[in-house]
Amino acid sequence: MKYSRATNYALHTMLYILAMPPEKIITVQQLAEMQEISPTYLSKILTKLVKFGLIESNTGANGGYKLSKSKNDISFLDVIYAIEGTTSLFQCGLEHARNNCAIQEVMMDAEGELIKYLSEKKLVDLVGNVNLSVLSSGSR
Amino acid sequence: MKYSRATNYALHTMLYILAMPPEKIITVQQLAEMQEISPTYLSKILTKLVKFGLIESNTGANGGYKLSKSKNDISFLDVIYAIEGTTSLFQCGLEHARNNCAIQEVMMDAEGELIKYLSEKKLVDLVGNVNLSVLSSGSR
DNA sequence: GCGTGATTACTCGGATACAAGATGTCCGAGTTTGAGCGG
DNA sequence: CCGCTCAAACTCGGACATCTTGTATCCGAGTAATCACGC
Repeated sequence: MKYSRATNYALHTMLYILAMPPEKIITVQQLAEMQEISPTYLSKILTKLVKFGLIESNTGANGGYKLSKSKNDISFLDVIYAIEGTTSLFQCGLEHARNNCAIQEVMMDAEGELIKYLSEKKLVDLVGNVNLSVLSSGSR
Repeated sequence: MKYSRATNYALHTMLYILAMPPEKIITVQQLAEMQEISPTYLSKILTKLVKFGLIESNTGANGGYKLSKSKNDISFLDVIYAIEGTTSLFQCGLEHARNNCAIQEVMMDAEGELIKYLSEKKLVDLVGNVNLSVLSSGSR
């Protein structure tokens, strides 16, 4: 039970994208460079974010990624769901004679607390902390 | 990011033990039979619960497991920590120049919400739902 | 200068490789109880 | 009836086997912009 490294990459990536001027397009290479991770792997993660509608992609030369329009209040939960999936953290697969599993219910409620908090936390609130200095040297 | 099946087994097992008369000793075989899982694997799980001080074990003939004395207000969190470990769900391993990772802080707070809820939920409150009919046929 | 084709710089997707963790199984060792047996 | 031995019923721990998932790489395909070239 741990959040995957991919989720961490995704959160940081979204934060970088949010910190940039809107409509500005950035490539996988640049995003990977800032986090010092593999571009090819980050590409897979970005694809998930696109599928979930958090960012948009432009193919071809001068292509890259930018924030999806109509999506500037992205929550932590949005990103986590995009990467980890939306299935619940706990499910009792055991046979329970008549009624539902009481343990399952408690765990669902606990997850509800987590979800509530994460859905209220918006990534944009952290933009002030972002350091984009790696980009300025790039000059495109 | 999911709770392991072992955690589910552990929670159910603890509930069974709590539902029984205090000081009553029950074996791995019986506990495994109730959940229709492998006794040898459940044994590993029970060992973790013992190490964490939630239950006690008696070796030898007529041995088995029983609730640890001075431990009747066991929370969900106790069991989860015993099985999954106590390390936090999220840790940002990336290099952050000056300050700590803001994302990490949010995630820690979110986990705090989860922990708070799970530590307040006591297993004993669910004892009413437990069905011990499988045991009665055993007759020891 | 203007269209056309080739090159370049990107994303996208599938296939693959590798590592780690979860899930089980197997077996041998230790421990306690109780039954059986001999005196 | 007493004490000894031995078998049975347990837990405990390590060593495996297997499966799934996460992490990462590689390559070929598609796409859009730009460059080069011929007219």
